[in-house]
Amino acid sequence: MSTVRAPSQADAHRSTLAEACRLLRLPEVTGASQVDTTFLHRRLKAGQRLTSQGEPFEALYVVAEGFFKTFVADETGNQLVLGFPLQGDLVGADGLCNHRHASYAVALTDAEVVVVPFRSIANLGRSLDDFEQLIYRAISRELVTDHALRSLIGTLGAEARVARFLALFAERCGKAGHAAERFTLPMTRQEIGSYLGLTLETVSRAFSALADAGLITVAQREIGLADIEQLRTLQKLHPNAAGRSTGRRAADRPTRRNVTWMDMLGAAA
Amino acid sequence: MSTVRAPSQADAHRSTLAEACRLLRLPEVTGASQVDTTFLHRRLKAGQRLTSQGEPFEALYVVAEGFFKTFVADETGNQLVLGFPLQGDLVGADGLCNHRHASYAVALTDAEVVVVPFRSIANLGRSLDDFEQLIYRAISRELVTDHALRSLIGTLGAEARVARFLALFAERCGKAGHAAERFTLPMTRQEIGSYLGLTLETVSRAFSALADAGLITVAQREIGLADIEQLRTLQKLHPNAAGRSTGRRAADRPTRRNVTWMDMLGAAA
DNA sequence: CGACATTTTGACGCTGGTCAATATTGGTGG
DNA sequence: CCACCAATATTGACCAGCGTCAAAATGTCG
Repeated sequence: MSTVRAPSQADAHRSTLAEACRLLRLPEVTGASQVDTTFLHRRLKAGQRLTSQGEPFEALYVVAEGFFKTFVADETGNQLVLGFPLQGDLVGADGLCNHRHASYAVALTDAEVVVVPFRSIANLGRSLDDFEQLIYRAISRELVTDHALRSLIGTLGAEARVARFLALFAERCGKAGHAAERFTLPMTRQEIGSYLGLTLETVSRAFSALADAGLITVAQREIGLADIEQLRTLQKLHPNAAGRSTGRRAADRPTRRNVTWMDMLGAAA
Repeated sequence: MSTVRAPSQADAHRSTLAEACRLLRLPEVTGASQVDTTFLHRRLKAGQRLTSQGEPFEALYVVAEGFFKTFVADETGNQLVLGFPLQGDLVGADGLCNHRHASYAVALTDAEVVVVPFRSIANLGRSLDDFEQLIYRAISRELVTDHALRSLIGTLGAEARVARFLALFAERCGKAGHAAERFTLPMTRQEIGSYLGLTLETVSRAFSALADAGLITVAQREIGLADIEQLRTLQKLHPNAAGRSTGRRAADRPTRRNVTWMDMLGAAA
């Protein structure tokens, strides 16, 4: 189904560097075949922790199978969800900074990861010219997606956030080799809410509203996406519920929000 | 005033690797003195762009002097502020991912940066054992601060966000060698609002409220911090206006928000 | 001094948070 | 197999925090 097929089940407990690159969907490191290093895999059951905030950093992980959530817990114990890594995503990069993990990573389903030990990172960087590039790009990608999420949260209303979340999640599932328009959410409404800056009730209501609008089907955690493109570009969903058109004029698009950008963009370089 | 003194004004247009490390406040690369590479500086006037979203990635930058804002602009032109880099901060790391910058960086004041060309990064990584570690840590630090900000935005109310923002900004100014309890904001209310997920009016009101509470003094962009610790730990500021203590009981701390964490944290590793 | 950007303050309303009750699922043990 | 319980999800009612619109004050620059 996918060209990016992680070694599965009992047969393979190791990955070559080339396999790791494919998993990450990043260009293969030149000369990767000349190095004999392979990476151990680690299997996790649903609920198991992969990293813990504050614990010493030993390795980076690349998700090969299954779903995770990453989160930070503040002093009062409340947790804030940072992301839902799945196949091909990097986990643990925040530990490079102080050699101590800055977040928790927990498996939401049975899962498997490729373990890239701290030691290997240093060694390979020395022997393989552009191995470091690989790591740079992987971490940098984290930054980019983080910023995209902040943009999403800072700009859109609740329903649009949830819609985008579903579209993005489906897309990522697709890249991982699963069906994109029908899947089972591995996380709770609470976790989605935390991730999107909403409460679980609001997430639930958003699901219902999107279902009423005919954009998705919802049965607990079984989700079906009817119109992915619409979900991705949705800005607002006020037209109350289904067909009932309350003469809502389509011409209310002031969209005059936070605009000053001309001045700064116009500044000479 | 600060041991971390960037070469200033007309005398120095270059920095050694060791100087760059000090600027970043990261442990000095071993053998840094054995390499003769130096990094060019670049001077910018207020309003000038350092990077542009979509432009090819050529170099990383370390801020040596002055203040920046980084932001992304979505399809409609609205901009979302990602951060306010100042002395010692890394700029441009999101360009490593696709060799194309993913955000804009604009100088808010006259400024100066150390230029670390893409080429140098690859070369130094090859010749200097733990140069790559330096870059890893610098980028990883971005991730960590980003996550901290999301936690802040996701958890706190408007006044607390602004309070924390001021405390954090003051702390960073302090590390850069400036006064921490009295400074001039280099950015507008609008930009602060975008950064914190608020409107400019709400930011302005928050400033007024904090001033009424006696925690800060505000005169346009001239800010004075009266009680930094209180600003840093503030959760809510309902007690209407000034000193009038309305018998505020310290025991109202339900803070029973989003708690399930025991289950997951209790999971065996 | 006049045009413009930024900031402050007020009034009002909507989105989404809060509290609460009920339904559905899944797991456990009798 | 069914009773029971905990966790999760759904839905409703209420209301407050913050966004929106508007106007005036202050600062900035030519």
